Amino acid sequence: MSNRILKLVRSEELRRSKSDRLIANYIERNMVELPYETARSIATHLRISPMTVGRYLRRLGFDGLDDLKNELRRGHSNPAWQVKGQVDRLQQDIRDGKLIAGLIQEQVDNLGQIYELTTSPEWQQAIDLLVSASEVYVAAYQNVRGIAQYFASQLSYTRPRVQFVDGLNGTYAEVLDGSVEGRVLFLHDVRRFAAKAQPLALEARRAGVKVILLTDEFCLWPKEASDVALIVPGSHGPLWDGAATMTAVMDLLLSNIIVLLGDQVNERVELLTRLQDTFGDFEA
Amino acid sequence: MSNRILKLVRSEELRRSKSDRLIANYIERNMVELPYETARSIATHLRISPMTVGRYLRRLGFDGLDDLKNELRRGHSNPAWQVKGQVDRLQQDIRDGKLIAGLIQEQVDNLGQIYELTTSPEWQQAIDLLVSASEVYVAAYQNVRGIAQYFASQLSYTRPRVQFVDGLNGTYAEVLDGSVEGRVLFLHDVRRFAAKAQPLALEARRAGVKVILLTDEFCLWPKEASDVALIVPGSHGPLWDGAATMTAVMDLLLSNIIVLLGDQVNERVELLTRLQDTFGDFEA
DNA sequence: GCACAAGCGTTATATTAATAACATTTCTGG
DNA sequence: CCAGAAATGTTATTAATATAACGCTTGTGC
Repeated sequence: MSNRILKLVRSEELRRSKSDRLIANYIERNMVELPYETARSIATHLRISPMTVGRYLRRLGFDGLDDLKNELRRGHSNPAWQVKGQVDRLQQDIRDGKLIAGLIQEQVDNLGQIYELTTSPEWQQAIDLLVSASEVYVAAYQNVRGIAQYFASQLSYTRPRVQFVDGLNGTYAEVLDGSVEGRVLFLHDVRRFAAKAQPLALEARRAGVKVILLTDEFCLWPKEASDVALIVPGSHGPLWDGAATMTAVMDLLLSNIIVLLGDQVNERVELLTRLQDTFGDFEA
Repeated sequence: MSNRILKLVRSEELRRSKSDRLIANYIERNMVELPYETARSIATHLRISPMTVGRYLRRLGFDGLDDLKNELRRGHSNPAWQVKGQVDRLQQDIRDGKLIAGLIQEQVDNLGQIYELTTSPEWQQAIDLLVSASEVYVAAYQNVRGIAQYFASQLSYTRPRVQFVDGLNGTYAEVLDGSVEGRVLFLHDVRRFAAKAQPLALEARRAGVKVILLTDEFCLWPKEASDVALIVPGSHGPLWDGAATMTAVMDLLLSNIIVLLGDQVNERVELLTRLQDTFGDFEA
């Protein structure tokens, strides 16, 4: 069982030194990619020497990384839990008018409409702003708040100075105090619009902050309150909230930014990943 | 994507000679173990020469087995942006406008796979648990945390006693204290798995809490740590790490629950809406 | 603050993998 | 059966990985 490896790696006795913890943590969190790694590649990630990795593995009781891989291989021998997809049956069932299939169809249609959005000038403007901004603030309320947080979290992998703002203190001073040029506010608001959203957007513009608004077709104030409005046509029936569509739009934005920034992103990701590896060992 | 490898290996043009077919078959049937193999090990298995394997791979368009492994790896845990050469190609494609359309197509394919998931027994079990539970706790970490919060927020529209847990105090007492029967923990964890997730799941089960685990196909411990495992395949598509797919799954879960509960949900939604109006965070 | 020990990095070396160049076998059409 | 071609195997070379041996750094007990 690969579980034995996890147990070993987690055992306190074998986490004595700093690099012990680094390596243990790295192994634990990158179990899936381990087969592709070498002692050297792990060492490089963690900015330590391959030798240290080898020594650690030996203390775990393995004769080198290959030996560990062998055990991994046996443990991984039968992944019975893979769900095999067959779109054909999906299409058949949609014709039969089954409920879930219908919902998925709706989702698929929505995703098609996203494509239109990505070809619009607003899309480009949004990308440009997100890339060139000195600071990016992300805001959203109520039920889509979590999704916007996800966006902020992912965006911060691509560029520095990204922050989610919740305005808990009621002032939004961090966004509105005008202390930094070139700020951008990314505001996500849908359906039952939050009362706070429009005022925030207006104030932001007044303070010289560019506003990108990600919303749906029912927003009544996209132009007044934003510099760039991304309006996602979605189905807002009683059953379907369309958050998946919004997430898809965000993923596309991120992909686009990644492509634009290219190697810069790679560097930043490696930096953040190393930080994760470094700080990860305190919580395990 | 690893899908591309399968397509290549199956294409008739590249199955001309006897060893072509041998190797193609071997790769196709041993996809999972491929990361552990070398050109030599494959050759030995098939009683042919390593050279032949190398040549075949080159004709497939790979620069040796390591190159193929790299692509496999990306199919596994793909931050598509980790590979520098690929970024350049992406930049080219996006100028041509091919990329976005292709990405969306891929995403659509993923949604097809979701459908497969909804027909599985695990899906029904998950729905049953979420409906019949006395209390539902939702947990997730790092970048998917926000998404899980969204799920918790939406789920609380369909049924009472839903809570997001962040374990900030380090005990998770609210979930684990055994004070209430029939609790359910909905745990969402993907990609770079959080160190805290598995221990939480194990503890929860020990405390008599049923665990629903929403994860991707690379989770190494779905069975030990959950009563019901919802494994979403291909969630590591070209659009970042596929949060959109996960959100879609959540939306589907919610839809399904709403359908099951019917009028009960309507009542609850009306109640919550009235509360919202009272406290005034929403517009119109 | 000193001496000793444990941990870590560096260099050199053995082992292994992949491939180019050449030799041999197998296949194909007549 | 016999060329010529295609496919495969063999050998030698190159690149890369892992580790042993040694030396430096950091930590620890007195």
